[in-house]
Amino acid sequence: MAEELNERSQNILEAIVEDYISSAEPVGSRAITKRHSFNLSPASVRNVMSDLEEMGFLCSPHTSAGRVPTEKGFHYYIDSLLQVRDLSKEEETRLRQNYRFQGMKMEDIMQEVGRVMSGLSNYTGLVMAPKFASTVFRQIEFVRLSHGRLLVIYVSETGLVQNKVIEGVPDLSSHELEQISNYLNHELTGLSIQDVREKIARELQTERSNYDRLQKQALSLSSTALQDEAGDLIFVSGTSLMLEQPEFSTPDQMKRIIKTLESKSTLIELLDQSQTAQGVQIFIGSQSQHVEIEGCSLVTSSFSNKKGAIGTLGVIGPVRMPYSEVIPIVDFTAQLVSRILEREAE
Amino acid sequence: MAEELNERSQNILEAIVEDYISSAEPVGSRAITKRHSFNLSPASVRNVMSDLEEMGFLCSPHTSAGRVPTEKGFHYYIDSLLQVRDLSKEEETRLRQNYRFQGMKMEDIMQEVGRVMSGLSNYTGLVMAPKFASTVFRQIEFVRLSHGRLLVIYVSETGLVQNKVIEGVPDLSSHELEQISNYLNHELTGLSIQDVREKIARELQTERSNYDRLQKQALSLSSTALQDEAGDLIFVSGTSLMLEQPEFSTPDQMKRIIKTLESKSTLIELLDQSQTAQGVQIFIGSQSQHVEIEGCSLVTSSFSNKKGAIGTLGVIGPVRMPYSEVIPIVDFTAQLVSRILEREAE
DNA sequence: TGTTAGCACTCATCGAGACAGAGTGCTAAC
DNA sequence: GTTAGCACTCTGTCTCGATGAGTGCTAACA
Repeated sequence: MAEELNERSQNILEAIVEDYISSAEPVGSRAITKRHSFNLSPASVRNVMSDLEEMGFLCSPHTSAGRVPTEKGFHYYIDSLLQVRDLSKEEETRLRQNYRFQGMKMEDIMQEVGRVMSGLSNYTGLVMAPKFASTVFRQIEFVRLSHGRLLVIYVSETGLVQNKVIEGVPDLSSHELEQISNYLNHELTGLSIQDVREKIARELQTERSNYDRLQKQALSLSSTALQDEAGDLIFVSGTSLMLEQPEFSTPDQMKRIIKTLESKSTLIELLDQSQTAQGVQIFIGSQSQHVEIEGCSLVTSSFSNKKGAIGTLGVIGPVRMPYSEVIPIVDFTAQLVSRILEREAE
Repeated sequence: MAEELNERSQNILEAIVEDYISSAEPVGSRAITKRHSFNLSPASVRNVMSDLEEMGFLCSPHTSAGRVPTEKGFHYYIDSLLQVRDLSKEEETRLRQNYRFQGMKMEDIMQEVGRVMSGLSNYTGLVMAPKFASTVFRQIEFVRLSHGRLLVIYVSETGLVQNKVIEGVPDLSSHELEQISNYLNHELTGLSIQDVREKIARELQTERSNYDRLQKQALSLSSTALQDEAGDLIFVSGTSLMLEQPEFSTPDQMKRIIKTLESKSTLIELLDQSQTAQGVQIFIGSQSQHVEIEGCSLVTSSFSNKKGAIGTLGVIGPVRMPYSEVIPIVDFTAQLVSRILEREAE
């Protein structure tokens, strides 16, 4: 990937990528010389293009079509040629105005973030809410349902609300439940779920005799309640925008894309991958092992509050994507969401 | 619609509809005589088909194709010819085994019901959870978020959990909040949201002087919390199954369908319509005013518990649908969900 | 040596025409 | 009332040739 290109080759590669991004069609030597004013003839451009093809940056669908950037070509473009300008103050304001989070709960915010990001970029928006396990305990409440069934409501520092039904618990009075939740809220506030689990496991093991029945009950209940990972919360918005892309215009491709976006498991894996890194990340097509998203590119960024509850958001679209526009949108949105989470956490 | 058909015409119409359901292609006179053993020649069948076409039950895409049932034809088939056998005990058991609701909360159950129903029928499943306003109050809890922001958690009799953030409320201590929720839970349990709203409005108006500050606070808070309709909860499963249908095989049709299923507003209207009726309902294509679902058929049924929280579920697919299989699935599922809601309610 | 004009070549796309196949409608016979 | 026979219609597919865009190569030029 560290291959050197002279300036002319770079310029031409850049021109080809950009023309291809806006047209979605193979670009020929003549088109290049027309649209960009290099002082070169088509023939010279052809020579360069031929070199670029040999190096694997371009390929031609067939002899008499123009050239199309390969994934390697896109990579080079993104790594070395792309200039992402920051958003101007006005643009930022404009973007910010699209978001209205007044009085929204976590899920709604995530959903809304996806919708707006999708609308701004014109690509399909993905948002993965912070994982349950990565959240910080704020509060737990119990609600009695029918006999032996209990609804547990768990609120994280960031305002993420999880509820879960647990069955086969001994019947407890409202008063007892209240005591239990008071006890737990007092003991656990501020700990990460990871810590909470460890703490509970530890205390349950020691079985200190000075615990009263209710305390034991409380520990056992919370253990059950926080036990297994709640399913990943992932929000996909603007699915149909994918279908507008010329690269996914055949019925078969449409089916493939829709199925992929529908099942979500692939998306979760992809978003998980980019979770660790800082700032905007770009995954191009087959770079990942997922065949399902062949021809797709993912622009993502993670968000978090200071306490580290991490989620990931981004957009997915064809490899041929106007990165210079999409990247700032994703970047800004991630920062914005981080700030909102901070605010939620006080 | 009350047109009379003699027995032969009925038999032939039935044969055509059923052949068309399984093949998705225009059916010709010869095919009919081959597959079903009427003692008739193709020519005779042709005469009947010609009559049926004149009456509007059939139409031919062009002169030299077979006949396709019109929507009117399907209507007649469903109203007069279709025999829906009940599920056998074994089939019921088999269906029931697909459902595992242990330890699931309301949303998950709805989601899961949709998934299973979609899987069983091989069509896209739709589930609309009972509307917030139609639920019965069981419990309300408050959680303090950052300064001036409050998370309200509301649980209905059926275990449906709604949460909502309200802003700009005076800062109250945990203790005060507890008192408030105790007060509200005591006052409101068992009332429908409709009743709750009215009651609160009434009490707020009278402003009885013997109310203390907290009680007023409680009323005002709950008023805000229960104020506006929470968005309809609708679950769509198996979207991509739609794309497998030959009637939606062109890119344009695919886009149309996906957009319709994505936006959900059309679906909500459709499901709302069928909410009132008892038992399984069938909407055929342009019967409704929604152009978006041209060529689609909807098989729905409502579910409810004794207290009347009503939701609707069903499947959507092409008009050419094996109703005799789909109807029992939808019917059974609706009954099953009703029973689960009863159980939740104790 | 790098650049360019010229030209032959390749290949996808499009429309016209031919053809096979399926199915109908009509007529005449049973 | 039913049916066999036959002409007719229409679609889908295939082939063929024309078109045009774009390339690669070669030879001339600065």
